[in-house]
Amino acid sequence: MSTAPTVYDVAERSGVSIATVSRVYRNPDSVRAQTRERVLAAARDLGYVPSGNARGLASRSTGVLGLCFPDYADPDTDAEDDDAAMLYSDQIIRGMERAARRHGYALLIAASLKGGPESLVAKVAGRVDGFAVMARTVPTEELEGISRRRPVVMLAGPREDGDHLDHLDHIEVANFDGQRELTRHLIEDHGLRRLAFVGSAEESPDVEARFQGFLAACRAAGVDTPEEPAVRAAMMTQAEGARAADALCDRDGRPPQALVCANDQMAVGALHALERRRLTVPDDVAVTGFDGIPLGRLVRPTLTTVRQPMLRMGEEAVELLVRRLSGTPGTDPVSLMLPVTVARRASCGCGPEEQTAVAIGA
Amino acid sequence: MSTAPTVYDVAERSGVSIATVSRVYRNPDSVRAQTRERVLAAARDLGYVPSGNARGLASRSTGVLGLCFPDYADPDTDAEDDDAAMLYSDQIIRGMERAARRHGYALLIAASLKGGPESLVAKVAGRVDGFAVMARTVPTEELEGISRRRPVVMLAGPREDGDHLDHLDHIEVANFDGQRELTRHLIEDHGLRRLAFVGSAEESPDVEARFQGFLAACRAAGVDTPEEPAVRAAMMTQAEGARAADALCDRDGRPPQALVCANDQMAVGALHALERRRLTVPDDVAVTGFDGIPLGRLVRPTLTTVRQPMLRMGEEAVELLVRRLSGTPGTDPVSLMLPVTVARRASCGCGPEEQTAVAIGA
DNA sequence: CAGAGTCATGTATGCGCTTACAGAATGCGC
DNA sequence: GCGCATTCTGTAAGCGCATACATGACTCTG
Repeated sequence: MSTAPTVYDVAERSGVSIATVSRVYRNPDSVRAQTRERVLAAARDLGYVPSGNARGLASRSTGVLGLCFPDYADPDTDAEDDDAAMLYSDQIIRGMERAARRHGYALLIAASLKGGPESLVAKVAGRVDGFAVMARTVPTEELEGISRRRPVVMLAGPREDGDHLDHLDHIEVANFDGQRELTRHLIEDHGLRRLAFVGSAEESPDVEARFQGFLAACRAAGVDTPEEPAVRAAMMTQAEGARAADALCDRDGRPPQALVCANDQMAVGALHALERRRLTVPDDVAVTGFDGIPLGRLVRPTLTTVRQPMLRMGEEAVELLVRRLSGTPGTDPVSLMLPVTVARRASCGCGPEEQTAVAIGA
Repeated sequence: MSTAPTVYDVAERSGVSIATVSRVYRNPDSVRAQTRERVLAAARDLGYVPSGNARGLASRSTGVLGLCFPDYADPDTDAEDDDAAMLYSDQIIRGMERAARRHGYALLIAASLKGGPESLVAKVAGRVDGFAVMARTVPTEELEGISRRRPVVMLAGPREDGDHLDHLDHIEVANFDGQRELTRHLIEDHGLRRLAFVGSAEESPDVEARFQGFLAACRAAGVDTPEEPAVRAAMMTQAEGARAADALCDRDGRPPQALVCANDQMAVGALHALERRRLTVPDDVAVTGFDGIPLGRLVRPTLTTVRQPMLRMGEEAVELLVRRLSGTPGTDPVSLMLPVTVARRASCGCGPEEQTAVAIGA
């Protein structure tokens, strides 16, 4: 690799000044065609590539947007669960990459594994013009400081952290509305009344919002429900979903009429557990998920769920960042709520084919 | 956002020199604890984040690795096919991100849509210490120039481009060996002799290698086969796979005994087409794929295929780059061949459960 | 208590590029 | 051929940080 050639090398080789070399790249039309060709030829000969760092330094902008996301890679998670969990991030990455590209930005991604040693934000924040952070990968406090200096948008998080309402831009999905509508459907359209919500042990504002939506629908329909999820799974995986289903079946001697799972992974796990117990879905027990992962369409019975627009979330994040970057700085924090769709499929009793996809929220 | 604070601001506010501020971040132990705290406090107050650009410029390294990949997003592709195609890139991205993180790097990703206007490589190359390129996203010529100055590794590509053997590092998978072994299995273990290979219309060295492996197995077994794929699908999608299967069934009045598809997508499409024709797989026609996408385990019959280690490919790419970055510069180009596994499932006649997974290739 | 040795901090320079500004070259009308 | 408007190109000053080197404050030894 030796030491890479610089503008100086190219300038010398083509007999011009470094300013002209720079102009050839920044603003080709401002250089006489003949000169330009000489410069480009020299650059080609030398294998010259402009240093993004120097460029960024001089023009105080990087042309890069960032994304911090959690890495769920757990040694004790089986590969399949891991795959599905990552699908979530993958979609956001793809959405962001496409939108970023449209606007001429590249995308820098960095995952934090839980309790990583040094702050990855600092690393990312310093090299990008703005970035998105998936909820709970970075302490809110740290973000607030940074967000004073460059655009930050939080994905899928809550605005309030305890009693403190943060000042970040947010993009979230209609967790509450989606889960409420799905629950309403189970109660009113399928006549189910003994519903059990499978939540998660770890603090998750998304899951909490879903549970509240579940509760709201129950209350609205006069269905009696405890103020707590029936089960809090240790992790939101298929294995834990299966365990939760087993626990619920054993608990009262008979299973509930519906298992309302906080995500698709657990719902699929529940499906398997119920099958092992020779219970039929949806006749004996209805099962629903949340997320809309592809797997949900492939399992039998097909999984009724609430689809999240993850790709769009990534795109919206970029749009928001770009707007912030080009615009009026003093604007108030924005909070975007993306609509979800309830996909009624077989596992709630709606038949093998997808019946209806109702857009909800926002 | 106003203008971001710099070392100078932090230095002034904490009453030290900029060198000390710098040291607090680069080498905390070299600063007295008390001073360090003062500096950090000032930084916190100001919302200071070190500029990655300046840092990179001064230390001539960015701490970032890059990946250029193709974006298959076609308006005329349905979302499902698109999903699966991207899985390929997603896996590589994940593999690279993890390995990069282990080594303290972040990952910069940029997709090229076919015939994008300006060179995305230049954009990426200038901001990273080294990068990987998925085959056919960037002209080889351009890469060779750049690779003189920083490490570049080509993923899944061929070493030769026409008659010109390039000088880049390569990582590929055992396309030839994998397809040969799978074909051998069909011929010898299942006794099939009329095999049709479904390839692709566009130039793809991977598909070509697979076809050659297919041919080699046929020849070795004395099976008579044309020197060309039976079909060249316009795109490697489910829809095209279905179309290919239909074409082959109609062509000679009777279907071949086996459809050997160049990827899983097309194989799944073929499965659907055959089902519509009331042909049973594998009894009437065997079908095989290549890639090992998750969908292959979910379709019925489950798909016999050759699994590619995409995640590992991403990891190996990073390892290779890191080695180049830290090591002896003058080394010859490396070419890594990753082994694949033949997953024998139901669609070739091996029964519903996965029978054996045979590792093939170096 | 002088001199050597440590440790903490400051000074000064350069990383490779962009970009005002100034200066040279070219074209035009007369 | 001259003066002036237009290009085109060069000069020079940073951008924010890392780091070699110099300096100053102490501690320790004899």
